[in-house]
Amino acid sequence: MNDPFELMEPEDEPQAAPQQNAGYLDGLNETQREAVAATDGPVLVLAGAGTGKTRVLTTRLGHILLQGKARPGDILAVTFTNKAAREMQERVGHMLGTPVEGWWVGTFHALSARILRRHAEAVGLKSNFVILDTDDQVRLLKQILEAREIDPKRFPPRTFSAVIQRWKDRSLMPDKVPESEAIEALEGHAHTVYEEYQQQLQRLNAADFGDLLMLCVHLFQSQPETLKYYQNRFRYVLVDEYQDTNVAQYLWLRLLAMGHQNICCVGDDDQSIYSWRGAEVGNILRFEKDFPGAKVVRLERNYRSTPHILAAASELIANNEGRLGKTLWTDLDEGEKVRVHGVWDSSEEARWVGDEIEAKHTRGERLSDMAILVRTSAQTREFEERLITLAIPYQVIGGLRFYERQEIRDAVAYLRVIASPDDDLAFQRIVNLPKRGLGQATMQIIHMHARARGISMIMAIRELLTTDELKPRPKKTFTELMNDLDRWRTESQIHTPAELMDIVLDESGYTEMWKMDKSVDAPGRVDNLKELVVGLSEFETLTSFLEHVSLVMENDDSRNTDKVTVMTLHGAKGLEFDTVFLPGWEEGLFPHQRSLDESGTEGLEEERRLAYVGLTRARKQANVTFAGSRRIYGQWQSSLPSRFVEELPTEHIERAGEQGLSRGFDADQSTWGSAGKQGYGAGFKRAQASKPQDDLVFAPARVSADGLEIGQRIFHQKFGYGHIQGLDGDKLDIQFEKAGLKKVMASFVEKV
DNA sequence: TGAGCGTAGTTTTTT
DNA sequence: ACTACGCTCA
Repeated sequence: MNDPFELMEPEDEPQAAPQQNAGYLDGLNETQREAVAATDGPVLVLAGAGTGKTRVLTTRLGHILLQGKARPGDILAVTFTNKAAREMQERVGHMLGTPVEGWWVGTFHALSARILRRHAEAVGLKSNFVILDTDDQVRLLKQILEAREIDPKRFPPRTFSAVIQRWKDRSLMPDKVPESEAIEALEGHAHTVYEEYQQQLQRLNAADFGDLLMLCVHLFQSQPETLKYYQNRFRYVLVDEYQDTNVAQYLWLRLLAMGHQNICCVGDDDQSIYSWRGAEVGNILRFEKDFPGAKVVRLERNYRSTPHILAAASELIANNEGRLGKTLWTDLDEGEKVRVHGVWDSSEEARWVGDEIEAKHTRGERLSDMAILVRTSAQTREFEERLITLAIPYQVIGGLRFYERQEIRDAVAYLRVIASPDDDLAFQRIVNLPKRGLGQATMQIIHMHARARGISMIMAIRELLTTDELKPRPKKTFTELMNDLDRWRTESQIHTPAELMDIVLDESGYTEMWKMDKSVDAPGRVDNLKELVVGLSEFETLTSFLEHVSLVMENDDSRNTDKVTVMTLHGAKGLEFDTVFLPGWEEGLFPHQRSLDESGTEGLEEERRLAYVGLTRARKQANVTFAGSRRIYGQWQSSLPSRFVEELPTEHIERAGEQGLSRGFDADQSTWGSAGKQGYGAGFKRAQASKPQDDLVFAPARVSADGLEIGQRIFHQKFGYGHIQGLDGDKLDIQFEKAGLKKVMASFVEKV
């Protein structure tokens, strides 16, 4: 590419005349309208929880277009997640009645990748560079550590990954890392490894997620002409969730927006919960300094939560210092107070929450309007078990995503090697998968040769195949593998990516490997591979798919059925539910001990913001619970109610279920008093004694009545046909024909 | 190459 | 308590 600008899409034709009747402004309140109308010059929109932020964003973009202030191609809209980007695209399209095309909307990473591909040479890459994910990064680091004989026990690869990422979050290239940090971090190893890591990335023609931002900033700083082009191009810049930006993203934005200065950042300092991954609340605080004369608009009218919930959340967050400060208010009717409920232990907590959900559901409330928001993902298990027992459908959000699963990454690695034979990381992943009998010794020879000649491993193998350095056995294996790869590469020219994947999975023996595997999750993996092939059919080229995999990994597991959502508080940001359950409000768990230990007051304040996020997810009812004892790292430990419980204003809370255990809870001091000891004992007995009874009461008794018996053939929505192997209350062990042995709820199967 | 054993680490997560 | 990983030995 001689002239990188050549590839730019053509400018749009001049737009329609400004619209006189801006009817789309009608539904907005005054401040919202202000945020929409202030199109020119820097604007900071402080949008409290539930104040119609998304609406403002959408309307503002639509307004700029409808008023003819800019063409789509002049607009840059940045988000953190692909989901947010997609929603923005959709909503603006909906508002205008026609899909908006040609504007730059996407995540920081996707937009950076797009820019970098056009100017790759300027940062030492080729335009077809590979984007590495966390897994690849760690593998590469591991190799570097091995070569440098750094003890992985004392200095684990993950630690290096974390340190390097934090440097990249601050846009610090190896030579820019402050002297003191370079000397101190991991006893100096971090910096030297960082240097080599960057060299290796360049050699591999690869960039990790952090590089996308950092190299983009570097590009802008080192090529003023390029920067100028983009500055001119983007007349309007818009950023969502601004409080989550890290330094690199901040620099990126500032550089791009310095041209026209029409930058609008939308965020809420009270919802900043990602400092641990490099986000700087400071960015929001210094906005006015960097953009003098910036207009600041505060969205304070809340349309989501009832006054009690809002008051409780507001008073809680008021305990934080260094806020920009907002006063949320609402017009809604009073509604319920925040319910606070103390229980004996986590299992009683799960039972209480489950029963509440069941009762609401029976009253006709939808499960999809309820959520259990936990502090740590380990907490989800107990709730899952309880919901299964009660036969309440639920979904757990989070955990491994589709493209992060081992079998999917392996399959994708095959495609990567086919698309770019130089992709050593991908090649190493699949070279002996399925097992081809290639040992460490053989691979060592390949490594040495590749390193010595400065070529890729595949090239090294090809060279070595012409010599006698390899033993006959591996030589034969490699010859076959090279033939396979060559053949697949040829086939990739004539087949769609889906067809190619099908061929490769079959001919490589990879699918066969999992079919032969007798572990419990093997059948699921085979299914995932099938699903991958189906997913691939949406893509026309291998390259477009691979870009998708590296940047747009997501869970599309959202079935439209009515389910309770179980997720972490972090995952809940930006969502809302009628009813929210907030379990585990105990010292040590929430605020999390680790947060307090590692970040002190700052950590505590971030935990408090998390509590604020949790409460403000609720439209009608928020239920806070805390347990007197809980198992932590396998040990039963007694716990005190969270200080956040005390911080909730008494006039806006109500103690739910005052009987039993709550007796031990001192309502005034919000602590477990010494008198509680007795309460514990009584409660413990009660909890233990009621357990089996509960199961009898709540477990649907229809199992045997339905005539389900061992051997019965059934159909399951997700797993297909199978036979009942065992009965366990309302849980069935089913040998599925396709998916293998699984435990499922009786209510989810049909007789056939 | 794979089973078996011991040890260390268990907050939050996107791209 | 549980797991995941890395190491050893057959």
